[in-house]
Amino acid sequence: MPEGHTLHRLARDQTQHFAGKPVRVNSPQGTFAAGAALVDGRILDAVTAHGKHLFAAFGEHIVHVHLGLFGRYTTGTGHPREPRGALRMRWVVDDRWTDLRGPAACEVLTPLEVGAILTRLGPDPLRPRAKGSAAYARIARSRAPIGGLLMDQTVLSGVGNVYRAEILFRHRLPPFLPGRELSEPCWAAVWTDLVTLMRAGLRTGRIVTTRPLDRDRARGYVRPEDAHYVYRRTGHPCRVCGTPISMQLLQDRKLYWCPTCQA
DNA sequence: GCAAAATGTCAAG
DNA sequence: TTGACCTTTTGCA
Repeated sequence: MPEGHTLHRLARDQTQHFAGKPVRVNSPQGTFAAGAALVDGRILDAVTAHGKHLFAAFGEHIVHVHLGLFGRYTTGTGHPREPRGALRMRWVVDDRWTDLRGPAACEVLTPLEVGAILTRLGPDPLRPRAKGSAAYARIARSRAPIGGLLMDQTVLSGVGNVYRAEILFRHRLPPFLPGRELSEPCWAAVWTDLVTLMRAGLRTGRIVTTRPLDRDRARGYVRPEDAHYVYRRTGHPCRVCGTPISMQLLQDRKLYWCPTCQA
């Protein structure tokens, strides 16, 4: 699940359910046992998301989580179940618990170390005062394909493989177009659309890119197979022109596009 | 029972 | 550019 909207949702929900109280923190798997001991029993101030990074502040001790490709939180109420499998970190407050498995990063950092991560990140469409122009400064100077730049977290943060493919399609952009050949107005439209799409993802918990353009139908149920224009639709007909959707690896990630609409 | 795939990143060469 | 790493689920034998 982990693109930016997922992390912002987690930040919101974890703050709502766990902040302001002492949190029992442990690591049944053991890999995070030392870190867990540092914050166990402390009061959680808040959880914030920047791009795909999650930061849970327990005073000066900040738990940094990056889900990577496989990381997942599961949550519940009542008595937490006996840990099964590789359970990296568990939080318990009152009768609510949340379990973290498979993250790429789960560590305790100082505010200084957090700052170092934040300075590396490009603007995040889901953060209130983020400016798309900061990303364009990089894009306009780059020979790299726009399909790669969109996934580069130092250019902009929070966009992953699904939003990447879908935003390119929605703006009829050829994925291999060098960044420097993208006009500023065109980028401005892409950024605005990303803000809209990702906010919708934050609200609903799902990535649906085929509907928000049609505002009046945005609230209706969308079948999962209709949620995307091109993502994971290799060989299926383009929803706009009928051409089979193409797929190619770009920097080892699958990139999907319509060779006709995005010529 | 095993391989493959999945919305990601980093370090080494 | 390549390989390593995090874990679970799905599909095929």
